[in-house]
Amino acid sequence: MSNSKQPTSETRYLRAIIGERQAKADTLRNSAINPYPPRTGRSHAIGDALQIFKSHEASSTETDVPNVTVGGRIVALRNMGRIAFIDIQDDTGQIQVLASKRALGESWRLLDAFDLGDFLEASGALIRSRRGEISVQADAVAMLSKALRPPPEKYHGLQDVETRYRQRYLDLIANDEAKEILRTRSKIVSAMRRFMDDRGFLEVETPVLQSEAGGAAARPFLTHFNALDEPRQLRVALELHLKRLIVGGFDKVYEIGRLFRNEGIGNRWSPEFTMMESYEAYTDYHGVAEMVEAALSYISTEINGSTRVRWGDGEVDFTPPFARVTMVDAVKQHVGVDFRDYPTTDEMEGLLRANGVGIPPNAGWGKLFDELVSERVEPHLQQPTFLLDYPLAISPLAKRTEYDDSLVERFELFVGGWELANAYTELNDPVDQRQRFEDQLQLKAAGDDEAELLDEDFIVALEHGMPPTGGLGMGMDRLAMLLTNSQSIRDVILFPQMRKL
RNA sequence: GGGCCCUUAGCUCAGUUGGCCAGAGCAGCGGACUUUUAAUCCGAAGGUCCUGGGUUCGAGUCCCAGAGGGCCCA
Repeated sequence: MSNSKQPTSETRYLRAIIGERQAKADTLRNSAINPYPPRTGRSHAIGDALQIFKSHEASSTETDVPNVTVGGRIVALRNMGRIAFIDIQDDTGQIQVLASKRALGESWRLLDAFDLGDFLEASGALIRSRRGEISVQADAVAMLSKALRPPPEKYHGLQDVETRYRQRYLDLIANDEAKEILRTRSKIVSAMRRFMDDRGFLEVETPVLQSEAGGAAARPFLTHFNALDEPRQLRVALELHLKRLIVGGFDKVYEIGRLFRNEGIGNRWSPEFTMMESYEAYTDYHGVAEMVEAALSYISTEINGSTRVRWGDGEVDFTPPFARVTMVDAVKQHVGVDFRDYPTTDEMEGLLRANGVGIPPNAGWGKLFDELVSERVEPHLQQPTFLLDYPLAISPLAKRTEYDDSLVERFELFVGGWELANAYTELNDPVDQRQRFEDQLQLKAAGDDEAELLDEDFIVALEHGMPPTGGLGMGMDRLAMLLTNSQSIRDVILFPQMRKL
């Protein structure tokens, strides 16, 4: 045990606090009151109760305000001896409970058993206190659930970044912004799903456990299938299974699913993350680009009421159409050369050196090129920009362009200098696809452990014929970061991976 | 992988050139209080100063190693 912040650690003092709270629970039990009752008599969510009271006030009719029974976590408790003000909170809002000895009579003593963090139920009339706070004037209170551990400090909230991620529930209790960001993430995913459904896409679910994780250049997590006594890998992409479904005759499919890439953790990188991938037959990457423009402007408007969103000190504008620039032109613009004049690994390495870009170890031409673009081109792409027509060497699943055999019909969408989406006119020529996989195998043999594997079953599927198809992958975590102005991916992931304590 | 920084009470944080018993606020405990809003007032508690070594008469503080975390860079 090397870290005192271990969530389950119990100092003598914390044990004493827990003991006091347990003693209060026992006091209730001794009075035949269950501190963890199975049901509540709640009549209204707190937000609804507030709404009812406000509209009643606005209408200023003679009718009585209905009595309510509300429940929630105690977030503040101000006891004045014979009257107490208790702020309780549920997911819909916060309301003050006005509890007085006179109104509660015998059960006034019940309040001794309540602490911050407990769940309290209160019944009574909705009123405004003398200071104007909407309150439930309680004629009955009840324990809904006794908390044994104290909540985070009420004024400063929970600041410790590690605890915020390790015990996210405390972050959600203490920090409204954290809760709002994660709620918005959920709305973003739901808006994406609505958009795809409305366009006639079928949502599907494909295997997470695969014999050989393919479809992206990434190292997989490894696991074992006991019943079959076979190794399995966690998927790194959705691509190959979704394209099998296109072969199978589902012309518009999508999946929003968790991918696993055995790589490091950073501000924009999480080893498990959520991707939306879609495949549509009878379209190409231009069609996909238009769909991406429509999707992002729709989702942005649903979430923020505008296609323009705050991002850091600036603004990102998702109003279609987005800028389009070919990779050839972008490299010409920011590096000053036509990268097709550097076709060998040695020449590309020389180009990186000439531009002061570090050389990654064991790098083939593709990895070097990728490094150059990441360093010298992508950071310039702040407003949504489609970067079109990638080198074939780094795109083993995309179809060649008609104007240059060394390029493919592929775009990546960049926003704020990051890759947000990746799309191809899908390669449906099984002979070409086999050759591309074999080229990847050579890279693997040369030491690139992220190179693609040859998926024989997928090629057999292509050999049965796949219509012309446009495919897309979009990182939902990064989209959530952009639309919530979050600078760390962990803020948009409920339970980010952390080292075990 | 490289650099910088952080770790002190349940929570948020102080802690001087190394100095005697390590402090505050919140929460909790005891008491007062019938309209509070971070309630207020009085009182008493609460510590493996991340861990392990070392230097020193003396270490929260200095040195070394380690653990966990954060930020920046590749």
